[in-house]
Amino acid sequence: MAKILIVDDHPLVRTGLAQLIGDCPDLEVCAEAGDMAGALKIIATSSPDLAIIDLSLAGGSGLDLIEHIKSRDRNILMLVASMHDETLYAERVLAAGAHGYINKQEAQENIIQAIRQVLNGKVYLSQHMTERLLSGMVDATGDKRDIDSLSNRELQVFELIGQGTTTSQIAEQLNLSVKTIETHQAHIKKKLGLGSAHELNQRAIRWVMDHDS
Amino acid sequence: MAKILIVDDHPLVRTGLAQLIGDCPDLEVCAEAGDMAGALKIIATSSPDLAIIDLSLAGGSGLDLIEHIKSRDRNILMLVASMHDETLYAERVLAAGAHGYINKQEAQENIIQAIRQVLNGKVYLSQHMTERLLSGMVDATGDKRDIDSLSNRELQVFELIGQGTTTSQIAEQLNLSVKTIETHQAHIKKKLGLGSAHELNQRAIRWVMDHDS
DNA sequence: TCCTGCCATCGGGGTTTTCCTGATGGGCAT
DNA sequence: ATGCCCATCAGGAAAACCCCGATGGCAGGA
Repeated sequence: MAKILIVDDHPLVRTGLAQLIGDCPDLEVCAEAGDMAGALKIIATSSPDLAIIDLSLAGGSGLDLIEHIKSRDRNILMLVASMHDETLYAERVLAAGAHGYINKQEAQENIIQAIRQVLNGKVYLSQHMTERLLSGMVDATGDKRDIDSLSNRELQVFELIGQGTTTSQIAEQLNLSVKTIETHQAHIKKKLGLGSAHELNQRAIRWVMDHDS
Repeated sequence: MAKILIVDDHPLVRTGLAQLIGDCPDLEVCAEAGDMAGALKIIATSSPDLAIIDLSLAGGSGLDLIEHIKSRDRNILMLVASMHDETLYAERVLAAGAHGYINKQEAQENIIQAIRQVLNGKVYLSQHMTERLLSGMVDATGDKRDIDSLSNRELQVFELIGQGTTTSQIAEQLNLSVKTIETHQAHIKKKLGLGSAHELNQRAIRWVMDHDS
């Protein structure tokens, strides 16, 4: 009987999850928490096998909580359940020590499947996300796909994209051909595991917001 | 015994709400729906007293659904349950014909209280929001005033852009022509004083990051 | 040394998106 | 009734995107 802790700041979602898990004979909800402090307190006393964690918590992000739990007790498995687009968070979540990422919009069977899969020591991601991560991993010789893997020129282009600069504007600003900028963009997309220019835009804008202001 | 319809695209939330309502002897869940089409179909056959509606539905926004229901059957009460910032939507939602707005983060007692209050013919808003509306002076930060000038449709498109949705994806999701979405984008850019799709992207992403999580 | 890999630069050509200029009809207010 | 905003859509040109390449330089290993 696996003991599960639910961490989510939406009471409704906690209830829904508890109901869903309670219907499985091999799973049991041992506790619920609505914020990071509550979750850590529970973990200190009880010892769940798995924690289901929402990313958007009041009083600290879910990523913080994952890192806290990771540094305190490496035996607790963690599955992130979020309503946000997984392509934005799945990587960070796994890097922080979680064992899976599932969208709350998923059907209930998939959520149960994700829980079981993580309890069995595997990593759970959606089909779409798995393919994306693996395809980006193909030519990465050990290094995680990260901003650090970008070359100087690529990083420069990446930052300009994040500042809202157009492809042609970048070309003009750097005295280069538009074609060259397009090539750089293609390389950046490959290194970061991005699928389209639109995703590249998103990623660059967010990165600049995090590291620039 | 009041009959309640739940409309939410998150199965977990539907389960949570159903559980919560089922515990009240005077309330009863008569049906659930995950999207707008399903909700309208149910309303055509059954006749609930109250519909609890999530704002972020797949295949059309909750605002659309409210207006559809309003134009079809004025006897159905509507309570909006959302996880988004109420200061942005409460007014629009009430204007569209709903009778209340509650945040999903609220404690379960408050949700039940909201349901009962709406069933009694009153309008439910949080204490905080009520004060804001009554005091009249909603301290509009600069960007909020601009955002307020957007029409419902434009705001919907703006949010989707901020979530990283492509123009064609938005068109598909809303069952509209790409041309229509382009026009909405042009209007948004004009109203917000933005020059290019890049800037629109940036602004929308920033806004979503500030107001959505 | 020669080979391999990465980097930075560019092109051709087809597909997709953006952007400008329209139009239509429905509401709503003066 | 006349304007104004809203929501919907089209045509066409310009830009960006994307899949194929290519060249030369430079660094590190077989």
